Amino acid sequence: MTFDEAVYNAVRTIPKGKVATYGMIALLIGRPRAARQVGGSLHRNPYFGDVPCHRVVNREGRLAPAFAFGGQNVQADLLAREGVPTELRDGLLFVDLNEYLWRP
DNA sequence: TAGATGACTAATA
DNA sequence: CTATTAGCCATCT
Repeated sequence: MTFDEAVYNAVRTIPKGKVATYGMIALLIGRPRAARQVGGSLHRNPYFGDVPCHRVVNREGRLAPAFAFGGQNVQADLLAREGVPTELRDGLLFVDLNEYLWRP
């Protein structure tokens, strides 16, 4: 089990219509302090259609920079299709964590 | 092998 | 309130 595999596995468990934070994923894979590497793994290996990396946001509910997804419009569309509205503020996409944060 | 890097977070100033 | 500093730890150079 590599770090990357653990990350992808955890991200796949995020239910449709919800989002999770990097810190939460790190905790799920047994590396509570490796939130950065969670993002790093997704950055290196974004298997679109397999790992829903658009459901992973930072602690503020802000999504990753647009370039990481090939365009923020793509990302916003993916979330919108799952029933997760995004708020565009100052060029950055935000999700309402109080409503859409995944709570196991 | 060592040092720099970053899709993060929390704690200070 | 915003801005800066400091830990974090798997990759990359």
